[in-house]
Amino acid sequence: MTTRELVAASTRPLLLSVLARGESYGYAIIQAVLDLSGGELEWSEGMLYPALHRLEREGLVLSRWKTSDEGRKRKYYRLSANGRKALEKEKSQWLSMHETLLAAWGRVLCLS
Amino acid sequence: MTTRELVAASTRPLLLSVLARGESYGYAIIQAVLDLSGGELEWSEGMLYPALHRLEREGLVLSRWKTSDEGRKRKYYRLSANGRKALEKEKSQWLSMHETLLAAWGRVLCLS
DNA sequence: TGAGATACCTAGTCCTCTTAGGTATAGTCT
DNA sequence: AGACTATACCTAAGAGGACTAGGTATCTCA
Repeated sequence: MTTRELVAASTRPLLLSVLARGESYGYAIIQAVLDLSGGELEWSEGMLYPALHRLEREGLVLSRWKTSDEGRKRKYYRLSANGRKALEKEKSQWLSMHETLLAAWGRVLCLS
Repeated sequence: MTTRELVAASTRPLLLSVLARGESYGYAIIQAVLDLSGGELEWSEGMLYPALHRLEREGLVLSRWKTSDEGRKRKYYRLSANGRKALEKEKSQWLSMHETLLAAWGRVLCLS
Protein backbone atom coordinates (compact mmCIF):
# COMPACT_ATOMS: atom_id res chain seq x y z
CA MET A 1 0.00 0.00 0.00
CA THR A 2 1.38 3.35 -1.07
CA THR A 3 1.00 6.29 1.27
CA ARG A 4 -1.50 9.02 0.51
CA GLU A 5 1.29 11.58 0.19
CA LEU A 6 3.30 9.57 -2.31
CA VAL A 7 0.18 9.00 -4.38
CA ALA A 8 -0.52 12.73 -4.31
CA ALA A 9 3.02 13.57 -5.38
CA SER A 10 3.06 11.11 -8.27
CA THR A 11 -0.41 11.76 -9.64
CA ARG A 12 0.47 14.72 -11.83
CA PRO A 13 3.77 13.45 -13.26
CA LEU A 14 2.33 9.99 -13.89
CA LEU A 15 -0.87 11.26 -15.44
CA LEU A 16 1.02 13.64 -17.71
CA SER A 17 3.48 10.87 -18.60
CA VAL A 18 0.74 8.43 -19.56
CA LEU A 19 -0.96 11.05 -21.75
CA ALA A 20 2.39 11.98 -23.30
CA ARG A 21 2.36 8.51 -24.84
CA GLY A 22 -0.86 9.34 -26.65
CA GLU A 23 -4.54 10.11 -26.26
CA SER A 24 -6.31 8.00 -23.66
CA TYR A 25 -9.40 7.81 -21.44
CA GLY A 26 -10.18 7.24 -17.77
CA TYR A 27 -10.43 3.50 -17.52
CA ALA A 28 -7.49 2.90 -19.84
CA ILE A 29 -5.34 5.32 -17.82
CA ILE A 30 -6.05 3.42 -14.62
CA GLN A 31 -5.03 0.19 -16.36
CA ALA A 32 -1.89 1.79 -17.78
CA VAL A 33 -0.80 2.99 -14.32
CA LEU A 34 -1.50 -0.44 -12.85
CA ASP A 35 0.65 -1.93 -15.59
CA LEU A 36 3.50 0.61 -15.31
CA SER A 37 3.70 0.11 -11.57
CA GLY A 38 3.76 -3.66 -11.81
CA GLY A 39 0.43 -3.86 -10.00
CA GLU A 40 1.48 -1.57 -7.14
CA LEU A 41 -0.62 1.46 -7.98
CA GLU A 42 -4.36 0.98 -8.11
CA TRP A 43 -5.76 4.40 -8.91
CA SER A 44 -9.35 4.95 -7.90
CA GLU A 45 -11.79 6.74 -10.15
CA GLY A 46 -12.50 9.10 -7.30
CA MET A 47 -9.00 10.50 -7.57
CA LEU A 48 -8.46 10.15 -11.30
CA TYR A 49 -11.41 12.13 -12.62
CA PRO A 50 -10.97 15.13 -10.34
CA ALA A 51 -7.25 15.07 -11.23
CA LEU A 52 -8.01 15.00 -14.96
CA HIS A 53 -10.47 17.86 -14.60
CA ARG A 54 -7.91 19.87 -12.65
CA LEU A 55 -5.33 19.42 -15.39
CA GLU A 56 -7.95 20.38 -17.95
CA ARG A 57 -8.88 23.54 -16.04
CA GLU A 58 -5.17 24.40 -15.92
CA GLY A 59 -4.94 23.97 -19.68
CA LEU A 60 -2.46 21.09 -19.50
CA VAL A 61 -4.76 18.52 -21.09
CA LEU A 62 -7.52 18.69 -23.69
CA SER A 63 -10.51 16.39 -23.94
CA ARG A 64 -13.11 15.27 -26.45
CA TRP A 65 -15.91 12.76 -26.55
CA LYS A 66 -15.43 10.03 -29.09
CA THR A 67 -17.26 6.82 -29.92
CA SER A 68 -14.89 3.88 -30.23
CA ASP A 69 -15.11 1.14 -32.86
CA GLU A 70 -16.95 -1.07 -30.37
CA GLY A 71 -19.61 1.61 -30.09
CA ARG A 72 -18.65 2.87 -26.60
CA LYS A 73 -18.70 6.55 -25.85
CA ARG A 74 -15.51 7.64 -24.12
CA LYS A 75 -13.93 10.91 -23.10
CA TYR A 76 -10.41 11.00 -24.52
CA TYR A 77 -7.74 13.18 -22.98
CA ARG A 78 -4.51 14.37 -24.55
CA LEU A 79 -1.63 16.69 -23.61
CA SER A 80 -1.52 20.31 -24.70
CA ALA A 81 1.74 22.08 -25.46
CA ASN A 82 1.66 23.50 -21.95
CA GLY A 83 1.06 19.99 -20.70
CA ARG A 84 4.33 18.85 -22.22
CA LYS A 85 6.18 21.71 -20.59
CA ALA A 86 4.52 20.90 -17.28
CA LEU A 87 5.63 17.28 -17.61
CA GLU A 88 9.25 18.34 -18.02
CA LYS A 89 8.97 20.48 -14.91
CA GLU A 90 7.43 17.61 -12.97
CA LYS A 91 10.21 15.27 -14.09
CA SER A 92 12.90 17.70 -13.10
CA GLN A 93 11.32 18.31 -9.71
CA TRP A 94 10.98 14.63 -9.02
CA LEU A 95 14.58 13.92 -9.98
CA SER A 96 15.77 16.79 -7.82
CA MET A 97 13.91 15.37 -4.84
CA HIS A 98 15.23 11.93 -5.66
CA GLU A 99 18.77 13.29 -5.55
CA THR A 100 18.10 14.85 -2.17
CA LEU A 101 16.83 11.55 -0.80
CA LEU A 102 19.80 9.65 -2.23
CA ALA A 103 22.04 12.17 -0.50
CA ALA A 104 20.18 11.60 2.75
CA TRP A 105 20.50 7.85 2.36
CA GLY A 106 24.20 8.06 1.64
CA ARG A 107 24.07 7.37 -2.07
CA VAL A 108 24.36 3.62 -1.66
CA LEU A 109 22.10 2.89 -4.61
CA CYS A 110 22.53 2.82 -8.36
CA LEU A 111 19.36 2.55 -10.40
CA SER A 112 19.55 1.44 -13.99
CA MET B 1 9.92 25.91 -5.96
CA THR B 2 8.88 22.40 -5.05
CA THR B 3 5.21 21.48 -5.24
CA ARG B 4 3.20 21.07 -2.08
CA GLU B 5 2.57 17.41 -2.90
CA LEU B 6 6.22 16.53 -3.42
CA VAL B 7 7.09 18.22 -0.15
CA ALA B 8 4.37 16.19 1.56
CA ALA B 9 5.66 12.94 0.09
CA SER B 10 9.27 13.58 1.06
CA THR B 11 8.71 14.95 4.55
CA ARG B 12 8.56 11.62 6.37
CA PRO B 13 11.40 9.83 4.56
CA LEU B 14 13.66 12.88 4.75
CA LEU B 15 12.90 13.58 8.38
CA LEU B 16 13.49 9.96 9.35
CA SER B 17 16.69 9.91 7.27
CA VAL B 18 18.10 13.01 8.92
CA LEU B 19 17.36 11.62 12.38
CA ALA B 20 18.86 8.26 11.40
CA ARG B 21 22.19 10.08 11.18
CA GLY B 22 21.89 11.01 14.85
CA GLU B 23 19.99 13.07 17.39
CA SER B 24 19.02 16.53 16.22
CA TYR B 25 16.66 19.45 16.88
CA GLY B 26 14.25 21.59 14.89
CA TYR B 27 16.44 24.35 13.60
CA ALA B 28 19.36 22.04 12.84
CA ILE B 29 17.04 19.70 10.93
CA ILE B 30 15.86 22.54 8.72
CA GLN B 31 19.48 23.45 8.00
CA ALA B 32 20.38 19.82 7.30
CA VAL B 33 17.56 19.49 4.77
CA LEU B 34 18.55 22.76 3.13
CA ASP B 35 22.08 21.40 2.86
CA LEU B 36 21.11 17.91 1.61
CA SER B 37 18.91 19.43 -1.09
CA GLY B 38 21.56 21.84 -2.27
CA GLY B 39 19.42 24.78 -1.21
CA GLU B 40 16.27 23.54 -2.95
CA LEU B 41 14.23 22.59 0.07
CA GLU B 42 13.46 25.33 2.57
CA TRP B 43 11.35 23.67 5.22
CA SER B 44 9.18 26.02 7.24
CA GLU B 45 8.78 25.62 10.97
CA GLY B 46 5.04 25.49 10.41
CA MET B 47 5.43 22.15 8.68
CA LEU B 48 8.41 20.76 10.58
CA TYR B 49 7.12 20.92 14.14
CA PRO B 50 3.71 19.38 13.43
CA ALA B 51 5.52 16.68 11.41
CA LEU B 52 7.92 15.94 14.27
CA HIS B 53 5.03 15.75 16.74
CA ARG B 54 3.17 13.37 14.43
CA LEU B 55 6.15 11.04 14.23
CA GLU B 56 6.46 11.24 18.00
CA ARG B 57 2.79 10.37 18.52
CA GLU B 58 3.30 7.41 16.19
CA GLY B 59 6.24 6.25 18.27
CA LEU B 60 8.78 6.63 15.46
CA VAL B 61 10.85 9.33 17.16
CA LEU B 62 11.67 10.13 20.78
CA SER B 63 12.43 13.56 22.19
CA ARG B 64 14.08 15.16 25.19
CA TRP B 65 14.92 18.66 26.31
CA LYS B 66 18.62 19.30 26.64
CA THR B 67 20.73 22.38 27.30
CA SER B 68 23.59 22.67 24.84
CA ASP B 69 27.13 23.71 25.68
CA GLU B 70 26.31 27.27 24.63
CA GLY B 71 23.56 27.31 27.20
CA ARG B 72 20.61 27.08 24.78
CA LYS B 73 17.64 24.88 25.63
CA ARG B 74 16.72 22.67 22.71
CA LYS B 75 14.37 19.77 22.10
CA TYR B 76 16.39 16.92 20.64
CA TYR B 77 14.72 14.22 18.56
CA ARG B 78 16.04 10.75 17.76
CA LEU B 79 14.76 7.63 15.99
CA SER B 80 13.18 4.76 17.85
CA ALA B 81 13.54 1.15 16.70
CA ASN B 82 10.16 1.46 15.00
CA GLY B 83 11.40 4.65 13.42
CA ARG B 84 14.21 2.73 11.73
CA LYS B 85 11.79 0.16 10.41
CA ALA B 86 9.51 2.95 9.17
CA LEU B 87 12.45 4.55 7.37
CA GLU B 88 13.15 1.30 5.50
CA LYS B 89 9.50 1.13 4.44
CA GLU B 90 9.57 4.75 3.29
CA LYS B 91 12.72 4.11 1.26
CA SER B 92 11.27 1.06 -0.38
CA GLN B 93 8.03 2.86 -1.24
CA TRP B 94 9.88 5.80 -2.70
CA LEU B 95 12.10 3.56 -4.83
CA SER B 96 9.10 1.61 -6.03
CA MET B 97 7.39 4.81 -7.13
CA HIS B 98 10.61 5.98 -8.71
CA GLU B 99 10.75 2.78 -10.75
CA THR B 100 7.19 3.35 -11.89
CA LEU B 101 8.01 6.87 -13.04
CA LEU B 102 11.14 5.70 -14.83
CA ALA B 103 8.99 3.14 -16.59
CA ALA B 104 6.54 5.86 -17.56
CA TRP B 105 9.37 8.03 -18.86
CA GLY B 106 10.83 5.22 -20.88
CA ARG B 107 13.83 4.47 -18.67
CA VAL B 108 16.07 6.91 -20.47
CA LEU B 109 17.87 7.90 -17.31
CA CYS B 110 20.69 6.42 -15.27
CA LEU B 111 21.27 7.99 -11.88
CA SER B 112 24.55 7.40 -10.14
C1' DT C 1 18.77 49.94 22.27
C1' DG C 2 17.80 47.54 18.21
C1' DA C 3 18.33 44.02 14.77
C1' DG C 4 18.93 39.48 13.45
C1' DA C 5 19.70 34.70 14.20
C1' DT C 6 18.33 30.97 17.02
C1' DA C 7 14.57 28.18 19.06
C1' DC C 8 10.03 26.53 20.15
C1' DC C 9 4.98 26.46 19.16
C1' DT C 10 -0.15 26.82 17.15
C1' DA C 11 -4.42 28.27 14.35
C1' DG C 12 -6.82 28.95 10.03
C1' DT C 13 -6.87 28.00 5.19
C1' DC C 14 -6.35 25.39 1.15
C1' DC C 15 -5.58 21.37 -1.53
C1' DT C 16 -6.00 16.52 -2.71
C1' DC C 17 -6.68 11.61 -1.68
C1' DT C 18 -10.08 8.37 0.19
C1' DT C 19 -14.44 6.46 0.77
C1' DA C 20 -18.72 5.86 -0.79
C1' DG C 21 -21.94 6.60 -3.42
C1' DG C 22 -24.74 7.50 -8.35
C1' DT C 23 -25.78 6.57 -13.52
C1' DA C 24 -25.43 3.98 -17.84
C1' DT C 25 -24.06 0.53 -21.54
C1' DA C 26 -22.22 -3.97 -23.42
C1' DG C 27 -21.28 -8.66 -22.96
C1' DT C 28 -21.83 -13.23 -20.76
C1' DC C 29 -23.93 -16.90 -18.26
C1' DT C 30 -27.97 -19.44 -16.73
C1' DA D 1 -35.40 -12.75 -19.87
C1' DG D 2 -32.80 -11.81 -15.80
C1' DA D 3 -28.55 -11.33 -13.31
C1' DC D 4 -23.91 -10.39 -13.05
C1' DT D 5 -19.57 -8.44 -14.47
C1' DA D 6 -16.69 -5.21 -16.82
C1' DT D 7 -16.58 -0.94 -18.80
C1' DA D 8 -17.25 4.08 -18.44
C1' DC D 9 -18.33 8.52 -16.57
C1' DC D 10 -19.12 11.48 -12.47
C1' DT D 11 -19.61 13.87 -7.53
C1' DA D 12 -19.82 14.80 -2.34
C1' DA D 13 -18.29 14.45 2.41
C1' DG D 14 -14.44 13.53 5.31
C1' DA D 15 -9.59 13.50 6.62
C1' DG D 16 -4.88 14.62 6.57
C1' DG D 17 -0.94 17.62 5.90
C1' DA D 18 1.61 21.88 3.95
C1' DC D 19 1.35 26.88 3.85
C1' DT D 20 0.71 31.41 5.85
C1' DA D 21 0.93 34.07 9.56
C1' DG D 22 1.12 34.71 13.86
C1' DG D 23 3.05 34.22 19.04
C1' DT D 24 6.99 33.80 22.70
C1' DA D 25 11.79 33.79 24.26
C1' DT D 26 17.06 33.89 24.31
C1' DC D 27 21.60 35.23 22.63
C1' DT D 28 24.93 38.04 20.04
C1' DC D 29 26.64 41.99 17.95
C1' DA D 30 26.71 46.82 16.67
